[in-house]
Amino acid sequence: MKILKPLISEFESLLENSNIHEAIDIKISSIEKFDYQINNLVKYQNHKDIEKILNGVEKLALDNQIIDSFEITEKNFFNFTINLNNVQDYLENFKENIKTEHSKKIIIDYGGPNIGKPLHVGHLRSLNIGRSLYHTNKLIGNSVTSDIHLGDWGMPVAQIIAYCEIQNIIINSITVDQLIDIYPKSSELYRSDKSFQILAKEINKNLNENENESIKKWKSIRNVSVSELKETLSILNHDFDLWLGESDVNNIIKPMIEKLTKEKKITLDDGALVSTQEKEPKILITKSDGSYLYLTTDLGTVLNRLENYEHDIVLYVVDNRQKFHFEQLFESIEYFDFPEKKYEHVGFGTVNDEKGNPFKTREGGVKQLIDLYKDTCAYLKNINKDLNEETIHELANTVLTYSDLLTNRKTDYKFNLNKFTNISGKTGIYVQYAQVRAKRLIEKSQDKDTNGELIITNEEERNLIVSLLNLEFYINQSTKFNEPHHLANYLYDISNLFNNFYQGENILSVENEEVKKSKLLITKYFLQNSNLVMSCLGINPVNKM
RNA sequence: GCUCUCGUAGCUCAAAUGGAUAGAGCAACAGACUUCUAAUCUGUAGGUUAUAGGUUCGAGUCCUAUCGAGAGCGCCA
Repeated sequence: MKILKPLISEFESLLENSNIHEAIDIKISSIEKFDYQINNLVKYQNHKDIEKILNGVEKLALDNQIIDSFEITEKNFFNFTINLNNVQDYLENFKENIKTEHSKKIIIDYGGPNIGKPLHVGHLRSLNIGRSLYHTNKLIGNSVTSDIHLGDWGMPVAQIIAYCEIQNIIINSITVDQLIDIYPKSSELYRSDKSFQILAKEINKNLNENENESIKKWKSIRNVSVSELKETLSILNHDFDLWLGESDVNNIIKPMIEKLTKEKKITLDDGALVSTQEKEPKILITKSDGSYLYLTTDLGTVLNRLENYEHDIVLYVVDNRQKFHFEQLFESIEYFDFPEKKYEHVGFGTVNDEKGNPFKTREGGVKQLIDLYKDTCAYLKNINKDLNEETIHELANTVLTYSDLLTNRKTDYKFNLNKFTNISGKTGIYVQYAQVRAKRLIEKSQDKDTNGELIITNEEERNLIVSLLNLEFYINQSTKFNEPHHLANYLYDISNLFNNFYQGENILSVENEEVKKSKLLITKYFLQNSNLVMSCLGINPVNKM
């Protein structure tokens, strides 16, 4: 944390004097009595200079303005509390203080939804995690480009077109509902019917080769599907800088393959092209009929981005089951000598129902996201009938976002609407409620002059302020590991501490003007941080609930 | 069969990616509204971190084995 940086350098140079070169790490204290701890000294219990170092630490701690009280334990844990007289500037300029020193350019690839198929609960996590990483990175000063990266190419689309052909369905007037109906039928037919398989493969090959008639049909399907998708996503408060997809790199692939063949990076194997890298299993680049695979288009996409979008990092927000694919992709990028960027698979577990099975509706189909949204709206309306549509809309999206981001992305989790919208508990409703209280309090105070001074009068205030200081740490955790759940949990913590503070005393009836002002200031800082975290999570704060 | 991931309170999940006495929420029980929004707050109870070894000053986290669950494994994306 920036506010503790001077302390870190003092500590480090003290250790340098004894020839110990290591980065000092300040952690949030695990002991209630203290705010922070430094554990670096523990492993030097038997160091020859340990007495000298400890004396130096003691002197340093006594002189340092940011340290209020401290102790060095038997095992050499260094614990301290922070002096809150020196933190007001830091809180005032929070947005500036959390800016990163080295701004990066990041592309977020959502491994997007397939066209022809409506958004379902399986898409929820990719959308939520991606959006959170997007906003959090932007907040700290990275430049971020989001690409929905539609699944608009390959066999699934070819199957739809083939199905329409044999059923005489006129594609240029096709509707979304028809597509929803056709999608499962065509893939079922593909599995069971040999002649249909041949037809679909032929159409896929035609698409790869830009054959006019197939492309025209594909375009109609894509247009209908994308406009529906855009509408649903906008209801769910999602948008993207780029609406590219697998189809956009079709023309890049042919020259790519020619070049790789010439360089002997790929070779024929049973009629298909495989990477010449020694791997088991071998990495398949194209099918034996020459048409393209998932990996082919993803490689093409890498080249497209290198050519057209300046970037340092690409994050693929795609579920864990595709881990193997990304291992192959990243290995191939290296083996093929594509320019080096940082590539990372931000994987996540599946969303299951209460029994731990993949989320499904009673009919057996996967539950559509738009229906989930509507269910949530209805649930909220039932709890409070006075809310307007806009508030219901934002709260529903809060519920669907917050509960999703609360758990570590790596593990599967069980989805339960009742749990998420529970009146009490660690929910999106709770964090919204806390900031609504803060907002109303400031409105009611009619105190336009916010230039008060921070006066800490009790433990609740102290706990809240110290916790507010720690936002920088949690932002750091979330961006470093691409894990939004750190921020989601933190938002609950500060909301709980605020409720504690709020509930403890009637602030507007405090008689001492200075103290009252300070309490409103604390409320203001809470509101600031709460809303910052909400923006990181992709949640819009409501004004009333 | 091979590879990978996971196993933490009755349930759902955290735990600073090796630090001290493993924390939250739900459910349960006991309390707090003449008070700025009680969609709130406080307290109690709940654990041999699947099991057995090992590395380390220090292990839920790293290593090995066993048991259990899930996922992936060249012409789907």
